[in-house]
Amino acid sequence: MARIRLSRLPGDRVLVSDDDEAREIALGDLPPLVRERETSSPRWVWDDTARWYPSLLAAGVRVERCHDLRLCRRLLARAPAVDPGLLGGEETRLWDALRPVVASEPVLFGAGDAADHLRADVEDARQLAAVAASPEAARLRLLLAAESAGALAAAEMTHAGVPWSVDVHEALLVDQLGPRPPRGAPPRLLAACADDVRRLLGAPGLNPDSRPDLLAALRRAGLEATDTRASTLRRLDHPAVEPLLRYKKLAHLFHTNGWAWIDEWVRDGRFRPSYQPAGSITGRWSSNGGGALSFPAQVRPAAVADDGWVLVVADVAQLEPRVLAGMSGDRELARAARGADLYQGMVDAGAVASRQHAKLGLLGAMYGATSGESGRMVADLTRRYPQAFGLVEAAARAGERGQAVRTLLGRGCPPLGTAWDESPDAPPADLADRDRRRRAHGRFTRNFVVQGTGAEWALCWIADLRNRLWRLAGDGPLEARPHLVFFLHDEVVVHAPARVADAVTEAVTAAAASAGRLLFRELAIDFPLDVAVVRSYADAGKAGT
DNA sequence: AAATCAAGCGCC
DNA sequence: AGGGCGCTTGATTT
Repeated sequence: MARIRLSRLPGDRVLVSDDDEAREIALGDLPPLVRERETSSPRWVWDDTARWYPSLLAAGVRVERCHDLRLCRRLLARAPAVDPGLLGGEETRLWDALRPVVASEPVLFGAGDAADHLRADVEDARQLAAVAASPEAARLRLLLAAESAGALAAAEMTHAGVPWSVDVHEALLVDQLGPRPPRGAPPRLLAACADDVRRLLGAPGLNPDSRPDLLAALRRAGLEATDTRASTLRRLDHPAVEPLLRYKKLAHLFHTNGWAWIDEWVRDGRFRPSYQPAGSITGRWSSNGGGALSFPAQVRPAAVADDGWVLVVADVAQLEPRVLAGMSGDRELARAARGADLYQGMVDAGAVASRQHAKLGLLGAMYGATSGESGRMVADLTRRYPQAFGLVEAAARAGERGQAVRTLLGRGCPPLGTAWDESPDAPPADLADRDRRRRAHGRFTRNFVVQGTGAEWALCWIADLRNRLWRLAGDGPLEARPHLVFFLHDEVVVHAPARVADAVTEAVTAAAASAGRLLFRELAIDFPLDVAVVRSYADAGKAGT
C-alpha cells in the first residue's frame, strides 16, 4: 500500500513524497490531491492528524487511512519491544518535543518555527525500520494502525459534532435553576437554595461555595464534619443537609454545563468536544475541551438527533473483564463471558454465589483491592480463574519490582519513579515511603495492562466501525451519511438517518466482533453490546453494570 | 495579578 | 486502605 508523506514547508507549501518521487504543492491544492488519490487508498503520513485533517474535512475530503507520526513515535518510544536506538537521528529532538494540536483551537500552522516543518518522510522511514526490527512487529503494526485510525475518527467526530438542542438544554436549565441570570449573578433557584442553607444553619453571611466557611458553619451548628463532600454530608442528621446537597447539585449544573457552557461549546446545533487520542498514559483518550469525558447525565436530554435521524447508542457490557479473559487466555473466564452478562456467567458456572460477588472480585483484581469483601473475593476467584487473575497479579508484581509491563499489542507503561511519584527535589524518601510508592505503582501496572488492552480493543472497534459506516448507503460529505459523533472508552454514539438504523446497529455489532477476533484470534471472546436506537441520548437506558 | 494546588464533583 | 481522566472554584503560592 502506498504511503504518501506530507511535510509542511515554509510559505504555505507542502512537500508530498511517495515511494517514487517528491514534489511540492501549495497548501490549497491539498484537498483536490487527497480526493484524487483516495481512490487508490494510500496511507497518508503526517506529523499530527489534528493539524492536517480538520481543514481537509472542512473542504469535504475524507481520509481513509493515515499514519500519525507524533502518536506513533510516542508509542514506539515507550514500547518495550522496540529498540530506542532506531528512533534516533535527524530532527528527533523536535519530534519528541511535539505537543498535540488541540482540535478545539484550530491553529492551522504556527509562525514558522522548525517544529512546523519536520520532514515526515525521514521520520516515517525511522518508524518503519524500528517496527520491522521488532520481534513483535505484527502486533505493533496493528497498534499503530489502530491508533492512527482513532485519530482520524476523533477529528471526524469533532468536525461533525453531537447534534445538540439548545432549546431542550435551556428549558432544562430554566426548570431547575430559573431564568438565565445576568453575568456574574447566580440564577434565582440556586440563590434561593443558598438562602435555605444559610437560614437553617443560622449563618447569614455564609458562602456555601467556600469549603472553610461551610465547614466552620457546620461545626457551629454542632455537626462533626471533617470535609464537605456530599457523601459525608449525607450521613449527617440536620435539616440543612437536604438543601445543601441540592445546592451542590444545582451549582455544579450551573457552573459546568450551564448557559456559559452552551455559549462556548454549542454552535449551529452541534456540540463539538475536542478529543485527544492516547491522551492518557494507558492509551485511553482524554479530552481538552468541552468535557467529552464527563458528558453529564443531567444534560443528555439535549443530545437530540436531527429530524428524520436517530442516535444509535452502543456500549460494551463489562469490557475489561472480557479483555482480561482474552489476553490471559483463560478459557474458563472466556466461557463465562459467553452471553450478555459475564458476571451472571460466573454465577451459572458455580464459581461464585452472586453477581455482586463476581463483580467485586473482578474489579478488585483489576484495581488491586487487598482488603474487605472485594479482597476476599479476589482470593476465592484466583483459585477458579488462575490464568486471568494470575495475569493482573503478575503485572502488579512486575510493577512493584520496577519492571516494564505492556498491553497485548505492545504499549509500554512508564517505569517506576519517572512519573508523578518521584520529583527530583522531593525530600529523601524513607523506607516505608518507598514501599508505599512501589505498591502504588504495582496497582497502576496491574490496571494498566487491562485498561490499556481495553483501549486497544475499543480503538479497533471504532476503526472498523467508521469504515463500515462509510460503506453503508449514502453519499456526499461525511455529515450527510451515518457517522460517529461520540466515543468514550467503551461506548459510541452514531448519528444516522432513521432508515439505516438497523444497518447501523448491525455494523456496530459486527465491528465489535471483528475487534475481538483481531485481538484475541482463535480464543473467541464475546463482546456483546447494549444497543439503543433513540431520538435523544437520554433515552438510551444504561444497563449500569 | 498570575500561576498553581487541592477539593469536590462528573464520566468510564 | 481501588485504576484512568477533566472541569470548576476557592485557597495558596509566587
